[in-house]
Amino acid sequence: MPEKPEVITVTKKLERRLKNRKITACHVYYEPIIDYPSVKEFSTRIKGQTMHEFTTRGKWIVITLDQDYLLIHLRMEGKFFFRERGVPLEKHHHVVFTIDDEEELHFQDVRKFGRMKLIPKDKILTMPPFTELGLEPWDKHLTVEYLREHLKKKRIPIKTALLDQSIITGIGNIYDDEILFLSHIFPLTPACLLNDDELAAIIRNTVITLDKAIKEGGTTIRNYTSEEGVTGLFQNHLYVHTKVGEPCPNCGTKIVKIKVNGRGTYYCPSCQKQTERS
DNA sequence: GTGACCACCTGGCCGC
DNA sequence: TGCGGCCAGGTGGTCA
Repeated sequence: MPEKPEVITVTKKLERRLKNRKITACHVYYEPIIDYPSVKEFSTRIKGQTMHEFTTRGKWIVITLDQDYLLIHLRMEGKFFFRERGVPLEKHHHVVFTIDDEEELHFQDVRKFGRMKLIPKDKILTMPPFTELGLEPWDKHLTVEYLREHLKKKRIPIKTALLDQSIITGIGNIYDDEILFLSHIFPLTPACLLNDDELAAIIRNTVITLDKAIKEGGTTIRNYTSEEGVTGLFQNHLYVHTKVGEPCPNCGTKIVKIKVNGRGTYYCPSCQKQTERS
């Protein structure tokens, strides 16, 4: 599932192939993928624009064009494939960009959850998602004070709070479990009850976990690969996520799986002890 | 303002 | 073998 490391991996690969190249046509075959503006305006306006810079903001891929920013969210299973121009459309390929009239970039999304936006440069900071995203995990402003302030009224489990993109952006269900394991925090602990040491541990382990995952090219679980032929390796370094029934790498206790707000959640009952506050 | 729940969506898996 | 039901999960919307 694409979280920040997977998004960065995909973005880098797209940059290698697409930097300074022109989108000469765009065809949308599943309209709900285009979140803003209308499908017609999206296809018309993007045509003829050159792709200059490739960055990420949260789980969004941000491509700087001549007049606009192209924002792409992979959601659950969004992937990109390069194809020769004019090849028949494959199953689940919902958006096709023609590049330099030479080749095509196909966006495939089996579950149709992915979203794209085309936002004028002068509006990017006044429109979602930029107005709704919290700090990046590496932001120097992500401090214990920042977390304490943003969590002080949150009685929701810390597991749920870390998935809230308006606080820290880029963490998904997989890395959430890993971060809490490394921080020795029980996932159901109310976010507002964490002490400063625990908040510091979360910040530290978020950076450690994501840096390591980026180095490994992200995580491949189930059938998700970031791009054709590209498979992340971080799943080989997961401590608890998907490891139900297996021994904890720290203490040997069997990893347990529970549901937290509908999300599959894995933890070690010994290392991440439930306390009275939980 | 906050939190819980649901819909979106399809493929894989499991039990019968 | 085929069918039905459940599960996976990021995000946005609705409701209490």
